[in-house]
Amino acid sequence: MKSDRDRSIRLLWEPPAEATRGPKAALSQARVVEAAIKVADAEGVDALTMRRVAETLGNTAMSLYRHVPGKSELLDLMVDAVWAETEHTPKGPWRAGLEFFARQMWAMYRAHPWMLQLTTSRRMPGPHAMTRQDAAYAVVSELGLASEEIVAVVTAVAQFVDGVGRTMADRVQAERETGVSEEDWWNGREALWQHFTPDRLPMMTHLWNSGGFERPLDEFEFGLARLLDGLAVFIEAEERPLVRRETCL
Amino acid sequence: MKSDRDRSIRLLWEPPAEATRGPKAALSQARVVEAAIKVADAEGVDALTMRRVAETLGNTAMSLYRHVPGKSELLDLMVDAVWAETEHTPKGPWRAGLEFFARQMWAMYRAHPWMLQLTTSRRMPGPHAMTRQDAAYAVVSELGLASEEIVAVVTAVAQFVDGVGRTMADRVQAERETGVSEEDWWNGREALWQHFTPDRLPMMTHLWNSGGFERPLDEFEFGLARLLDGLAVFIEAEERPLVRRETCL
DNA sequence: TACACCAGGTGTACGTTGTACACGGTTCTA
DNA sequence: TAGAACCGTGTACAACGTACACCTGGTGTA
Repeated sequence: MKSDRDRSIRLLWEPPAEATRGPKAALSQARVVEAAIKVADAEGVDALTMRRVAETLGNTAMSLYRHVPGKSELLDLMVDAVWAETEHTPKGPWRAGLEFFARQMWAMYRAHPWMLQLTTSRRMPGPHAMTRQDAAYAVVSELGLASEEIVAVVTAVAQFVDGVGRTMADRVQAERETGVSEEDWWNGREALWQHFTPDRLPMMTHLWNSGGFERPLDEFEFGLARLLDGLAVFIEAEERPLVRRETCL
Repeated sequence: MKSDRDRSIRLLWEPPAEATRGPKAALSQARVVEAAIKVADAEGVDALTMRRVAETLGNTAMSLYRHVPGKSELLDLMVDAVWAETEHTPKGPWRAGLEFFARQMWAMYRAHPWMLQLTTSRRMPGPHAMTRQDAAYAVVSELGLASEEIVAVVTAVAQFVDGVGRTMADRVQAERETGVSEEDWWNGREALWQHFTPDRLPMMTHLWNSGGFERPLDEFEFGLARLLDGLAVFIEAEERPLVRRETCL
């Protein structure tokens, strides 16, 4: 239990020691992680099984366990490897910097939607993810905000991108599973629309009839602009009320 | 495949027909759903297996299949049942109304964190969830916004609550799994903190030393206030640029 | 140079999951 | 009263992560 976590930390933060004895390794931790990422990219998170990853490498499932303690740790390594892919430091004034940070996260999630579908409960923080987060803090560090406020601002942006990304990722997966695009799916559901009567759902039918769902606004662009506007109001305010977390969770 | 979806829709939108023949049913769809919700509330989403639900009802796993087509559909029913628990219509001017909407969702997610952990990919929309969404649209329908804008505003709020809720839900699950609270966990990780050196993560160490992580701001309250501020800027603006979605997903 | 050691990879096996299928008992309808 | 419709059970299977025992091949030390 305890050593479990410590081992995961070492796994992520310390480079794997290379063996001097034994046969030359065909596999390596990096190769396993790389193969797993490829599988997840191409076939989705459901196809990400140890057997499938091993198969793409031409080995058996158990061979992976020589290079990775278990599936959970493999997921940790995959996530941090993706965070490492784009290691640019946002620059500029706070708003441009946060926007850059958000767009980079967004691009990352679009390239690897499975990242948001892994159970994130107590996922181990890796060095590359932390580095990116550190850079984001730096962007808002010169505004005279209190420490808690700096953390809150960056958290808000990151959480926003996570939220939009997750619905995007779910859509991707749904399309892969069913083979039906989002639009076709909604259109094809007469069985569903017949229940959307004006007396039951007046606004939804009205919005539907006036085309509100046909050409939706870009959720990422819309939400990001609103959020940054709201943060601007906060940052430029004379007084900032602080609401601390009271409940435990 | 096709009938699969149509059947799910009927399942959610049409009340289950009651049988006239056969022995009196000890179980019912409502009882199964209720029991499943109790299991998820008490033991988390991982414990939500067909066998476990049946056990709490004093039956075998297969008995559930008389009342529910499968696990996926059971999840759909659980989610909509929770949406039905609080069926109040938000009132007031747009800002108060949206805030009410957000707080109701937040309360719902706090009571049933598992809702956000279910794979939401193409989860079937149920009548109660739709009714609540319709009410939210109504709140912002009198502001002279275009249809797409109304949809975007409500989506932004709902997505925000989803995002904050999901991280909350992950924390709850992690504490259940490991038996260690979030705070204890971070504090106990010398193995982790030893890697947080000022040269590697200058901002994080600085924020840590100045207490930025000790008493974090309430993520829900902070984010909601910022988002509503940003939406106010948008709603009260003379001109509103529209960025439509261009990419497919 | 001999050999003990150790790491890489394989094959087998187990417990857990959702659920297909066949069966036996129960109650209303024709 | 015969039969149809329905309820719940028991058994079984495929897929999953992974523990374990086992060979194999290369290197450091004797």
